[in-house]
Amino acid sequence: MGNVMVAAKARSSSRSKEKIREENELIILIAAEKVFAKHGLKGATTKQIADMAILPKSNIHYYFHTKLNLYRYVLESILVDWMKAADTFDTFDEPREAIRYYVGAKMDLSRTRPFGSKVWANEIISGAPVMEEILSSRLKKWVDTCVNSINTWIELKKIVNVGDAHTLLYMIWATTQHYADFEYQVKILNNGKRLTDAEFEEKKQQVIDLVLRSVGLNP
Amino acid sequence: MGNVMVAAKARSSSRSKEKIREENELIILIAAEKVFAKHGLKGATTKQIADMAILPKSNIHYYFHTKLNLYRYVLESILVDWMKAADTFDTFDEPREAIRYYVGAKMDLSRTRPFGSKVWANEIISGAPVMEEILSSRLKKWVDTCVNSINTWIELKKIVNVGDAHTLLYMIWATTQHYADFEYQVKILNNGKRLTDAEFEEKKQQVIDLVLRSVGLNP
DNA sequence: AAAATATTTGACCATTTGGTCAGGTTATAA
DNA sequence: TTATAACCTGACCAAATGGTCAAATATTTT
Repeated sequence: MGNVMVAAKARSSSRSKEKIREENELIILIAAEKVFAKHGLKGATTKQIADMAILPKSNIHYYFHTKLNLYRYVLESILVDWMKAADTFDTFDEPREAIRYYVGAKMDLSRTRPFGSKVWANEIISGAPVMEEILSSRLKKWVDTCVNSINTWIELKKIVNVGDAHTLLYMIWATTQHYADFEYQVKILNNGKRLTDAEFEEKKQQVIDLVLRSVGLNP
Repeated sequence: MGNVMVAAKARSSSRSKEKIREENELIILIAAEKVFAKHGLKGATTKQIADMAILPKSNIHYYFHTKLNLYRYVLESILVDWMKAADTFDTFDEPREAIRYYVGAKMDLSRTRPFGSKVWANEIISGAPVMEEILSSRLKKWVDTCVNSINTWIELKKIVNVGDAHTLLYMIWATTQHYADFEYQVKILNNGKRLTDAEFEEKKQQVIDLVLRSVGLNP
């Protein structure tokens, strides 16, 4: 028993201030992502976030000061992940491969980080009051390059002329994010059972094939 | 001046109790749909709804008793509209026409009733706590018939084998509803300008064509 | 016309909520 | 070892919120 105490003490002592901050911020961010996903910015309470993080409420305020501030951090963190996945769009010359990888990556993100997607969806649905600036600067810029890629493919007759490249992009976003944002509906319509990993891989392939055919490519 | 008073009095007197109830309930439902769309069930306040309806808060409680009850009515009302539009799916034998009309109808609903779509999205994102029963009964049943139609088309080689019919259905839902749920993002990425009616018709055609090609049909 | 029924609304209340703060503990620098 | 800075948290508070209610007004029925 004394050993346990000593070990606990030692472990506790070895946590540097830096590590403590790092760990707690992460714990809070993960908890906040879940709570914001379920209740939105206004609906989420700092108490819920604190309970989810198994920390006293004051601790949340100590690290992030205000709820709005914490919300911003959550959204920023999601955007970083999304942008990373989005890079694959440029790394392939052939639209078949580019689309295959991009859609695949977006599906994977919907599977691995569904709460982030939901927070984002919530933010946009409620009028993007917090992210408007970032949308019209960072995201707009990225979308423009994406649109350029697609238009080049169209000019080179590598894919069908879809009219406005945005329409294709939105279809990809909407379809892939559906599996995160509407996962409860998907679950209910799958006889109440969450998709297994194997099932999800199937759907991913099907989505990829749908998108490829939609631009005139044979999967 | 006396005439105006008399006219006002007469008009006021002529409103029957029945009409009063009908009108006020509609006013409140429309206001509530907007507020719930922006803030979700928990985030929306009865005060906001009252202000949007230009009525005292007590009046909202008089007609709908609780906020949750009002929320239920809003969701029910949306589902009715959606089901109506969805009927077109069965009225055509040829998939080309069926898909064309269904996707078109869903796009039109996204344009004409974006707030309803947002409330629905919010409800699903937050785990469908209120609509779960209706989802697993009414919606499930409708989806099953839809899936049957699609599978028949596949068996008859009228469309490509998409694997799971749900995947196609979800793509249609997600893509069409994107123009309602994510309209602020669409606006921002359209250089801050909301899509005009003409532009929206263009996008609608493009979406229809994308979906048709995705199942191997030439638009 | 008067009784009965339905609508309207300001005042009110218990509860919840975001946020503060003082006083304590723990780690680190001197 | 001691001083300093960072971390921790229970207690607290002002504001907001969902909902109630009684009294006033308007319509309908008898």
